[in-house]
Formats: sequence, C-alpha cells, structure tokens
Amino acid sequence: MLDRAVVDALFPSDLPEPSFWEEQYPPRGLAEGAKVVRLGPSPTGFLHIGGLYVGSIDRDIATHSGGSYIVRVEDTDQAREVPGAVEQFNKAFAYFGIQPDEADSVGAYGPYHQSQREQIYLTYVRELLRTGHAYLCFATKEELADITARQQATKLPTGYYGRWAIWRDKTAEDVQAALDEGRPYVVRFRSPGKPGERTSFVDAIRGTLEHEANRNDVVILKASDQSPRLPTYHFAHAVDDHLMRVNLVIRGEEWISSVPTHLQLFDALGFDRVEYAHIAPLMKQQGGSRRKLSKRKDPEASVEYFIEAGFPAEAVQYYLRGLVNARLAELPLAEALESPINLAECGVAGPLVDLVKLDDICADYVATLSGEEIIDRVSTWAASYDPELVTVLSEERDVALAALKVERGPEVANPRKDLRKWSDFRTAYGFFFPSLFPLVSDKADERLGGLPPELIAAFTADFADGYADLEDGQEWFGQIRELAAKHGFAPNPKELKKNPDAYPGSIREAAQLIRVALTGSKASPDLHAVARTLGTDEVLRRVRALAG
RNA sequence: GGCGUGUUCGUCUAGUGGUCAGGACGCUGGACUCUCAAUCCGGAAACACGGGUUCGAUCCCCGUACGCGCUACCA
Repeated sequence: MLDRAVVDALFPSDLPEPSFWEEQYPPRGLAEGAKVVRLGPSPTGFLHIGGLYVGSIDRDIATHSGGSYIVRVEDTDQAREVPGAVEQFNKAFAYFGIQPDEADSVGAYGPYHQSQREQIYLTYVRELLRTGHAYLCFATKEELADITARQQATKLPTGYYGRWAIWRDKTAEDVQAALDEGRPYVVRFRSPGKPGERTSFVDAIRGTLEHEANRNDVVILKASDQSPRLPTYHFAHAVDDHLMRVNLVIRGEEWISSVPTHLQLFDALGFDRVEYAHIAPLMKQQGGSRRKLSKRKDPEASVEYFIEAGFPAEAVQYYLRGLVNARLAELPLAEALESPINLAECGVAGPLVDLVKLDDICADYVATLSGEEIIDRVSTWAASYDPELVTVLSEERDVALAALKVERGPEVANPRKDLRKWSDFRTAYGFFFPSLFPLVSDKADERLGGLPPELIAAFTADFADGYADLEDGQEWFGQIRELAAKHGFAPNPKELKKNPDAYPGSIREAAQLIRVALTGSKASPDLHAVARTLGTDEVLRRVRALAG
C-alpha cells in the first residue's frame, strides 16, 4: 500500500474530502417507498428506442412512487461522443412527453453530465487509494493484450486478476519508480473476490440471481495522461448513484454480469447498496432468429425514425408500455397510460418490436381524434418534415376539415382507420387539395385496371356531361349505376363472376374509374362524400382530364 | 472457452400439478358493400428437446439444443 503522502501527491491539494460531497448531496428525505431513478444515456448518436423504453419506465416508477427521475448524461467516453447528441435526446424525450425531474441545470444533485463531475470522482478514487482498495497500474496496452492472449491460449478466463494482475502487489518502490519516470497509469480496484466465491443479489424483476463473485481488478479511473480524468462506467455508477441518492437502478439486462463488481465497489466505498431492476432488451427479427435492435442496421432502432414518420407519441407510448407490462396492453389507451407499471410483471425475455402491431395501435388511436386535432398534429409534424403541407393546411383549413369529416368524427360509429402516422396524411387526404393533386389523364395508368382506353374515355365523358351534384348518396351513385349499365358493365361482381367474358368488368371497375379520376387512388373514402366535398367544378375538372 | 440469462400460436403474451392451453396483432374464409378501410361472424396456428419426480406435467427438478449478454482505459 502506498503512503498517504504519495497518494495525496497524485491529486490536487484542494481536492475535497468525501464528507464534503456527502454534505453537499444529502439524503433526500423522501417518503417511504419513493423511488429515485435515473437514465444514463451515452451521447454517441441518436437515442435508441431502448433508451425511450427504459426512460418511460423510469418516468412512470418515479411518478407513481413519489420519487424523482434523473437524466444523467454518461459522457465518460469522450472519444465516442457525437456533437449534438444530447440535444437530439432532449428533443426525442420531449416528443414522447418523458421529462426528467432533474437534468442539466435543473436539480440539486448535479452536475448531470459525468464529464463535469471529475472532482467528485477523484475524491473517491483517492479515498480508495488511501485505504488500499485501489492501486496504480502502469501496464501498457501491449502487456494487457499479451495477458489476454495467453489466457485465451490456455482457456483461462480472461481478465486482470490473480497472478495476471501484475501491478496489484508491486512494492511502493516500484510504483514510485514508474511515477518518477512519468509513465501514465490507470487506477484499478483491488477486488476482494476469492476464487470459487459466489454472490447473489435480488433483482426487482427476476428475483434472486446468483453469480460468480467478481475477481477482476477493473479499471475505475482512466489513463492519467488524459484530461479531464474520467472514471469507467462501473465507478461512476457507484459514486453518482450514491451521491444522487438513487435507490433503484433500472437498466438493460446486459449489466447483470457486472452487478458483482458493482456490489464490491459499493461496499469498498462504504455506500449503501441500491436496488436493481434489469430490463430485457427490445429485439429484432433477423431471418429465423432474433437479435438486439441495432442502431446501425435497423432504422426503427432510432427514436428519430418514429419522430420523422410522425408516429403519434401516445400510441407509441401505449405500445411500449404494453411490452413492459402485458396487462397494460389489454387496457384502453388512456387508462394504460395512467396505470402504473409494475416491475415484478415485467417480462424477462426480450420482446420483438412489431411495427405492424404498432401501426394497428396508431390507426385505432388516430381514429379517436377529431378533425381539428388531427390537423393540428399533422401541422406540427409537417413544420419540420413537410413545409409545403403546412402552408396548404393553414391556407385551406376548411378543406382539410371537410376532408376529415368524411367517414370520421364522433358521430361516426366505425371511423376510417387510414391514418396511422402524420406522414400518412398527404397520401390519404392530399387529393382533397387541388394544389396537391396531379390530374390523372393517362388511360393506360395501372390504377385504372387495364380497361380499354375508348371505354374509359366514353364512360368518363358521359359521366361528366350528365353529372349532377346530388345530395342523396343512393341517387348520386345511381348516375354511375346507369352509366355502367349503358357501357356494358356487369351490375354486380357476382354477375361478372358467372359470366366473365360478357362484360369488360362490373360496376366495381366502373366506379373505380371515377374514384381514380377524383382521388388518384384505388382506395379512398366514400365517393359520394368525396365528390360533394370537392364540389362540382373540381369533380368535372378531374373527370374531364381523364376523359381527355 | 468461461460465466450469466432466457425459450407458450408467425409476433406480443395470459395461464395452471388435471384447462377444449385464453386474448390481441397478423394471416385466412364469409357477411356487408360501388372501392378501400372500418365493422360483424368463422378458421388455421403454440407449451424447444430429452430424462426424471408424480396417478398425472406446459407448469417442479436435472440435462441438451438454440437465442441473447458479459468476459474493454464502451456504456
């Protein structure tokens, strides 16, 4: 063990003692059962959907227990940091309405960026060094690589432990000599783990878990020749979660294997242990098997994907909460968003993200919205992603409202479900706006179903010439019915089926001509309603374009 | 390799020592219908495998297989 004087000389002379930080960040005095939780995103790119997933669990637990939800940016790997990532995170969380109680400049337990907590970490590193729970390691990258290679060659567990921990028991003289040479070093934790020893701990989701005790002398403070001098995740977790008075750590299940290390660290530092809850990761189907959603390979792994496409935040939240607790998926949306998440009910296997199911949920959700609400939401989305649409919506709000009245609204028993996300609006309802509608004039257009051009021309011309803007739906459609008969279409699909060669098509195909002419689509809301909304002039303009 | 963790219809899952193993999405047949969507009625579809324990196991125990994770001065 190094002399205290030697240890202290490695640190700034004005570095505070642990008691200083303990007083600065006192216990919170919260009510019994209140959970203080935190999310620790790394600013290495866009927010992963898993971050949103765990963040919504954190937010929920903190809210329902009367605790606090902290976002602490874990930027200890400065090399991997991506500029602007933190802003992206904030934007993404804001979109989904998951706001922390403490983050950045808000909260008494900050700073909330690990890179700004150097002094705090150094205090505790010095403390571990003073008490012999940690030591200086001057091993080079080459030496470490060599150790790993030899361990692998002899099928030994890899790591810095036992006889492989070459600096663990060096004499004070050797350390001093290396120091005098100015060699860079890291600080390693002196693990108390014994060979064969096992530890167990309770996970709030999985119950009692057993694991080999940690024997690795993990690095707790990175290289001495870097500034700022930052800790590894393990050490930062112990120090930050203690000082921020976090009492429940909710994180991905990839951390389960590290818990024995974390427990040793908490003990060595004299901190009370925290409760853990390890969440199964969101998965992705890959051929016959499944794997973790990857930001690089899967666009839907990034929260950006959902924001850009304009998925309704509530629907995504609802879907995610249903994955967390299946019980919530059975509840109506509003109730499910209110009903508390229960950690004990969390699944232990990683669920597959099912975009098709999400679509279904979104369609159901949007169907409950009023036309006004939809226009507002679409406009908000389009402000960032479809500027032309914003202009159209604001200049022709009345048209948009009329369009969204067709087979929609509170008085309609079974509203249309053709809107899943805000970006669907243009394709589903864009045709209502003359400025967004390209006329259909090519009779060979595949949307017209391959009918003979002369027939198309004759039928549509006839329709336009005799068109009456009738109020009654049946009467209005009578026009198509009569013309269909006149031009030789079968009166109904069954008749056509019986005698396929006798007709060019059934009334379906005939109606479809008008539909495509008016909407440019093979699928649209009720034709009569569309025509009434468009107005006679516009109907004639569109039909005549096809008549040629 | 070692350690950990997981495995019920295609997917999300409910569930129990004796159940016709339930629901939802998707798929599919039909009804309705001018189309699409919606809606309604129906259908196919699962306890990973092998041993135990037991009168009986999807459920309890042990293996095996497979998936995932950790085994970094990444988190």
